[in-house]
Amino acid sequence: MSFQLPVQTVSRLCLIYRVLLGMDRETVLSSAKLGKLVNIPAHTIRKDLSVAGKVKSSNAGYKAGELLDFINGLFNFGAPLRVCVAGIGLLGSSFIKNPVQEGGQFIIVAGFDTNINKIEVMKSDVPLFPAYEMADRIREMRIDLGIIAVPAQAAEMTMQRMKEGGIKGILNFSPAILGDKDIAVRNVHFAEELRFLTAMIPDLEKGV
Amino acid sequence: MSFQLPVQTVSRLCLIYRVLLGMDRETVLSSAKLGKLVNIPAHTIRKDLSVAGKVKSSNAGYKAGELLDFINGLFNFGAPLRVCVAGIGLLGSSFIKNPVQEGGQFIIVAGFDTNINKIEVMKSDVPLFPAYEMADRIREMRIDLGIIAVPAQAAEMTMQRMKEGGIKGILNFSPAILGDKDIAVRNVHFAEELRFLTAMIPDLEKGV
DNA sequence: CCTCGGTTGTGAAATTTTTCACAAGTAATA
DNA sequence: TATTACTTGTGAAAAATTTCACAACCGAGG
Repeated sequence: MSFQLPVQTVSRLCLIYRVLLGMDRETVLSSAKLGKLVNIPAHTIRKDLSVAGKVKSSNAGYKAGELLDFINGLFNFGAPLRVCVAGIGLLGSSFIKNPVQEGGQFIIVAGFDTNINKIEVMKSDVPLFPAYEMADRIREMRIDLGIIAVPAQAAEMTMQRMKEGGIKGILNFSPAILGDKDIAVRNVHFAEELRFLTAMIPDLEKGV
Repeated sequence: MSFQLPVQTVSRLCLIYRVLLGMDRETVLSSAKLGKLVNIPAHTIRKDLSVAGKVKSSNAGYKAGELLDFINGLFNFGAPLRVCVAGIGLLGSSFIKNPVQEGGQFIIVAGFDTNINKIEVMKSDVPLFPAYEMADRIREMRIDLGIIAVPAQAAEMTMQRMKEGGIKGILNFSPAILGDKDIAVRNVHFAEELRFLTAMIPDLEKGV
């Protein structure tokens, strides 16, 4: 369960989980084949699985389905989670309009925005609410996770509202850097991904 | 320069760079204050700066502007880079419509899509081209970086086209996992960020 | 039943990364 | 100039993570 697996191991297992989702359960994969698919050395994969527990295998490798169930059991990925989105801009509405298809693991159940007009005008299957109702709605709808897609200056307050509603984890796409000791927060920033990328390219000659 | 700084250090320096960008150059920051802003322990920041080189400081800390210049010099973040976007869906067009404002570091100069209709209908300041022209356009426009926002099945081919055009780095938002030995590739997957988040929450009780 | 060609699982070594502790520096103030 | 109250920078210790190497396992085919 959660006897503190190394963070990197968790991250790799998530990656593996993803490719397994899109694969026939009967497929048999060696650690080497799997490694090619996710760009991870075979021995690292074996070590990860070894540290995480005991997974069934044969002399040909692992069955996709069994591996999937194993990771599933580890993190309980099977159970669906309720997710809300704060900020109905271009990015926020992209989550609402094309909900993530990950074996139904995540269900977007509500959207919030300070702009009442937007809420009324936008048509969506997902119910939309004004931002000030956030804490209450999160509580009454028993929402587990929040996606923040608001401008930087509103990010901190949005997080507070989500916390107040009792949310367990936040994925923050705003430019603000959020963090909290009580709940899990993950910051994702596009420009920064680009920047990190360029920092990793050794001989990038920059033109105009 | 690029005498292989630890990956994590690079990542943290990018984060620091981000907060510095939105700050008065004259602000003086101690490693502790800076640490609070980015959720990194003070000693880690000092160590990072120390392995990266020699940055000016006083008994009160670092001047934002000088720190910025230092990181800048390290990775040459000052020079603008030309970026293109493949796939003009909801996500792709969000890059084209609200270009990242990061001190003009990234300039979106072209968009590509297989759907010719979309290209003709959509109005945008950024020129849009059919996907099959990708390699040629990238070459002639001297584009440095590519953002992939196409469906999974088109991702691999898109990467090949970008490589063919001579691109240096790719930020991949498609569900496919891309990797290449010649160019830098970074995969970003929203559902997976959510999944990782939940995996890190120890006592997440999952309801319906 | 033995061997061959493949695989996993894992202790131990190697490496990387973080943390710690503290000498040394600096400005301000008396 | 001496003192105080901050700071940085960094070698060395500690911890975390990855890599390695190889015993053990498995199934198929003589």
